[in-house]
Parts: sequence; C-alpha cells; structure tokens
Amino acid sequence: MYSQSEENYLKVIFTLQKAEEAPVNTNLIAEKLSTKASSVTDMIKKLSAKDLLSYKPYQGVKLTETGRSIALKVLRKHRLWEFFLVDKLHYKWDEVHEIAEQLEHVKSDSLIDKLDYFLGLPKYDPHGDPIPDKDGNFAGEELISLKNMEIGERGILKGLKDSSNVFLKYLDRKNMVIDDQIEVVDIEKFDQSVLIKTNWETFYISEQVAKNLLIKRMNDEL
Amino acid sequence: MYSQSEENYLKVIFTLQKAEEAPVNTNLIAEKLSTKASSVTDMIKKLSAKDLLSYKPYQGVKLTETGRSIALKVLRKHRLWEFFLVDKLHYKWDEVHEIAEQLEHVKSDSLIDKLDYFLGLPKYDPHGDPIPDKDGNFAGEELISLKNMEIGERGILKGLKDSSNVFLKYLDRKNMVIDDQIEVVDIEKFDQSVLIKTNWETFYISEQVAKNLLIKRMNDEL
DNA sequence: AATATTTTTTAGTCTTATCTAAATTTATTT
DNA sequence: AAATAAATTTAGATAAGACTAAAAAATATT
Repeated sequence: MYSQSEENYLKVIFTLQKAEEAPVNTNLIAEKLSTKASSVTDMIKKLSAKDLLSYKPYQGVKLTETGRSIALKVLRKHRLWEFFLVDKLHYKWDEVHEIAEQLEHVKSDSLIDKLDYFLGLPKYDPHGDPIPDKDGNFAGEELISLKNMEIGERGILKGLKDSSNVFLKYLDRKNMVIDDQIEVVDIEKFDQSVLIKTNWETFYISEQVAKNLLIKRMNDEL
Repeated sequence: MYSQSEENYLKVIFTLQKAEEAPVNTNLIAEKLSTKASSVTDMIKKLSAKDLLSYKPYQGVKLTETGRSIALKVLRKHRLWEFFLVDKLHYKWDEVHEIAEQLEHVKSDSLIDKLDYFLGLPKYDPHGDPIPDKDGNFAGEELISLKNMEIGERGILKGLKDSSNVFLKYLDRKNMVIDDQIEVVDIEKFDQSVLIKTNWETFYISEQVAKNLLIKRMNDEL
C-alpha cells in the first residue's frame, strides 16, 4: 500500500511525463504539487528505492512500469469519482476536483470496480479526460486542439488542455459542456480568434481558448 | 479542520460515552483504537487544548458540545457512506465498515448533504444504527442522565432511572414533570449537586437526584 | 573558457502521531 | 493503613513528510 503523498507524486509525474515525453524534472513536480524542490528530491529517493521510478541525480525521473500502473489506478479512481459527483450528486464539473483529490486515495480493491459498474462503465470523466479501465487501458482517442481545425469542420468537445478553475468558469459562462457539438464557422486572420457554432449559439472565442479545447473530429467514430 | 486521527478519537469517545454514561477512560479508548494508552493521553491533551473535550488527569474524558458535534458529523458521514455502499454498490452489510472508515474523513461541506439527498435521506444505516441528520439529530435519540450534562446545556426531562414512590413524591414537591425544559446553571464541585433552572424556578438538586433524571438533549447547534 | 545563473541536492529542523519504558497516581487487598 | 496491583501519565525515541538555508552540479552567458 502506498501513502496518499506517494500516490500524488506518482499521479503528477505520470501526467507530466505524458505532456513532456521526457524525463520529468524536479521543479516541475514541485510546482504542480505546490511544494518545494527539496521535498520532491526526498520523495523521489523514496519512490526510487521502491522501484516506482528510475532516477539519476540531476537527471530527472521516469516512472517504471509498476509506478505507471499505480499512477493509472489513481487516475482511474479520480476520474470515476468525478463522474460520480457530477452524474449522481449533480455537482458542476468545476466543483469536483478538490473532492475527487480526496476520494481517489480511498483504498479498496473492490470499491472502484463496483463504482465503475454502478456508473455504467463511463469512458470519459466530466472534463473529457479518458478514464483508464480495470486493466489500465485508456479509451484511446485522438483529440485535436480546436485551434487546429479548419473552417467548416465539425467535432465534439471532449476535453480540455487547461483544467484551471478560471477556464472552467469561463466555459460555464459560455454554457459549453463536454459532448457539445461545435462547428468552426470562421477564423479571424488578424488575431486567430475563432467563430464557433454550438447547438445553441454562435460566438467568437480567442485563439487562447481555442488552443485549450480538445475536439474529437466528427468523422472519427467512438 | 481536524485530522483523521482527531476525528477517530472523537468518534470513538462519543460511542463509548453513550455506552458508558460516565467519563470515558484511557484504556478503553486505547483498546477501541488499537493503540497504546500513552498515545491516547497525548491525543487527549491535544483535543483538550482545542476544547473538544474536558479532561482532568487520571479522571477520564468527556466531550464538549463542540467535540460532540464533530463526532456526530463523522458518524453521520460513516453511516451514510455505508448506506451508499450497500444500497448502490451492492456490498453486503458486513463488508462495508473498513471502506466507510476511510470515506468518513473526506472533507467537504456540501458532499455529505448531497449524498444524503441522493440516497433519499435514509434514517438508518445497513446495521440499523440511526443516521444523524444535518442538524445532528438522531432518529432514535437516546436519553442521558442529567448528571452527565455540562453547565449551560439544556434539555427536556423525558424519563427516570428510578421510578420508586419516594422519588416520584420528591419530584412532585419540586413541581417537576415529564417534558419540562431544564437548564444546567451550575455544578457544585464539592458534592456534585446541580443548580437547575426549570420553566418556573431555579434550585439545587443532589447528585443522586441528577443521576436519576433522564434528559433528551436540545441541540441548539450541530 | 570563465563566470553567472538556474536547478537540484544535502544537511539540519519541525510537526504529527505513534511507540517503549519508567514514574506517578488511583484503586484494591490484605 | 500499608502493600500491592492496575491505570494513567511523563520522558525520550522514531518515522513520515514537509520546510529553510547552504552546497553542489548543470546550464547559460559573456
């Protein structure tokens, strides 16, 4: 069994590793965990001793297979609990992160699978992030940034690059939610802002927003 | 916010206090928590400093109103999660305790009320234990001896431990009847006699009398 | 290549919650 | 009432995880 702290480190390293595709460095981890670099070094040594990651001083870290599978399990729990909070308890999707951070550390072999089944084996959490299945496999799916879509293309909002609270609130104000269908109507050449059409309205979003919206193209299949 | 450990101590002390109707002693707590007496003493001091229980060395402990309300909140969470596990995830009732022990410490003001609502405001957990409601009221709130009330506490006279004729006549002379509201104004340290205030007068009763009066607490707050 | 800057690690300290062993207080027997 | 036993508290240690400040290594700049 691993401590909450260990699990959090593994989870954060996993997500950074995915984003960076390179050894993850100490400062980044410290920043994501709101802690200090020296604390990260301490924990890294501990995790390395347990063979959850490989580490050479000053060279950053990489998860081992074991470390990766633990991180995936934590991620699975986090996302399933988020789904539960939104789908069953009717939280808004920007309210659930903090609670899921706690729930993800509840230890029980059977619990998470029963929860999964109860929720109907969902494939995506409320932020559109894929939920790893029992065996650690993602619902592999190619999501592209809305910024990379052409005029006339359509797709479905499936995820966010930036899940910060400010951004979630912005989307809430715009009434945009996961699984919304979106069509690119026009792209302003001057500032790359994008005119999009949702099911209800047509409006402009800035380039920065467009970058952060992950879209599943409509000609793909589920 | 209180630590998991603090919450566990409060919860255990609360249940022991209910069972014992007397100051709860160190060894009992240690046994229930599978820890050592010395650890209990340490924690007791900490909780006492935070005014969650009253404690005099070698004399056992008693929860304060604040301590009691925290314990009740933890118990509420524990029992609601147990209900969830059995009713929604189809666990058997003898499998849920360990998991609920973890879930009960998840911190969120809104979570437990939303869960309560989602479950249909159940009154009893799968073991038949009553679930305290939002305001800390039990379905089957039990009665406590007036002797165990604190200065300033109020309650309603609901029963007698000793229903002998002499005692009934005594009450008659004092004009005390069932459903009288009673407030504990003071407790004389020398002989533990209690100054009480009824709707009509304020007077002293002996410790022996106090022991025999069964009170339903009025929960002014949680 | 030498210096400056940034990143990472080390050394030492702190807090929380636990423990063992010894000392003290309370309760029980004789 | 003295002696013994039981319960409780104190003193001192330990482990996890975090911190600050200083040292060491890697990177960037001139």
